[in-house]
Amino acid sequence: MNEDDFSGLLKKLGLKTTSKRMAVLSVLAGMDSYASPEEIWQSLKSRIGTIGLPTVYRILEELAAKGVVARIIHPSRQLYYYYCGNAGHHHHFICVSCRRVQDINFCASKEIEVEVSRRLNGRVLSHVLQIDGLCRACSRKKKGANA
Amino acid sequence: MNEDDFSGLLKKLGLKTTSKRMAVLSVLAGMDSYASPEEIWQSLKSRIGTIGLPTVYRILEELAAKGVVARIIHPSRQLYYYYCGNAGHHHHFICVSCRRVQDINFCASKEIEVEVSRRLNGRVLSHVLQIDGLCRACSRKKKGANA
DNA sequence: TATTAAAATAGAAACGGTTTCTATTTATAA
DNA sequence: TTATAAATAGAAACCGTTTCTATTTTAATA
Repeated sequence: MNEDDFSGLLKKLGLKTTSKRMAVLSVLAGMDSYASPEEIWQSLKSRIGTIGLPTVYRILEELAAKGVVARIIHPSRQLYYYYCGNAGHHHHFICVSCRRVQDINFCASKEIEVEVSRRLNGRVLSHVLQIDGLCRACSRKKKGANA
Repeated sequence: MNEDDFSGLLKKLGLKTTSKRMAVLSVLAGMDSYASPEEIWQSLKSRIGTIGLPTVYRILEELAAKGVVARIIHPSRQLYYYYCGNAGHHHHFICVSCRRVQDINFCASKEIEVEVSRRLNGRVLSHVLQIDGLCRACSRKKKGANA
C-alpha cells in the first residue's frame, strides 16, 4: 500500500472512503506541524470548496480514535491534531515556535512501570509524554537573534 | 513555616492573604485527588458560603502559575487541578478510577535531552509526563471483581 | 447498472466550560 | 485612620465544540 493511499488506509481502518475523509487525510499528511480543526477546515475549504466544520471535528476524532492522528497537548487546551504515520509507540517533540512535530523514539515506560508497581503498588494503563522546545531551525534563528 | 501555613505561603508567593485564597488552599490541601474548578467551588460554597466561580478560576490559575497546584491532563480537556506540596521537579500518577494523584519521583529528562539534541538538533524547554492507571486500592478492587 | 439500507454530511442551533467586564469590597502600607 | 492598589461578586459574553435532523452519499447486492 502506497503511503499516500488514503483510500486503502480508510478501508484498513474500517471507515468508508468518502471525499471528505480523503481530503482531511490529504491536508493533514501535507503538514509537518500541528493544526486546529478550524485551521484544517479553512485549508479544506480553499482546496475542495464545501465542508462543514462539524464534519472536520468528527473525522479528526475518528482518525484519532484509530491512532492515525495524534492529539497535541497545549496550555490553551484547544484541540490540535497531527497526522502521525509512525505506527509504533513513540512520543512527540513539539516546536513551541513553529509548531513542527517530530517523533521521539525514546520511551521510559519500563522504568515508569517499575516505579509505579514497586513504590505505589499501582498498575500503569497508559502514559502521556510530550516534549516542548525549539526545533533545529527555530533554535538557530533564536541564536542568530541574540548575536 | 508550618505546611498548613497558607498565609505564609501566599506571602512567599507575593500574593495578598485573602479569605478566598486561604479557603481555596485549604480545600485543595484536604484532597488527595484532582478536582475541577466547579467541584472546588461547590466545596467552597458549603464551607465558607459565598464565593464566585470566576474567583475560583482566577485563584486556581494564579496558584498554577506559581507552581503550587498542578494541572491534570484529561481526555475531556476539562480543567482539573491538584494541590502539589512537592516542590521539586516530578511527575504524577493518576488513578483513572478514583482520581487519586501520587507523585512519581522518576524523570527521563536526561535521556530526552540527549535524544533531542543529538537526533533532532533541537532544544528542550519543557516536557509533560503523566502516568494514568489504577492506584493500589482500585487495582485490588478490580482484581476482586474478577475473582 | 439499478436498487437499497446504512453510513456520512451540511447547516443551523445549542451547549457549557471558561473568561471578561465593571462596580464594589478588601488588604496592606503609610 | 486613611489612601491606594489589589481582589472579588455577579452578570454577561465568549467561543470552541457538540448535537440535531434532513439530505446526500457510499457500497453491498440483485
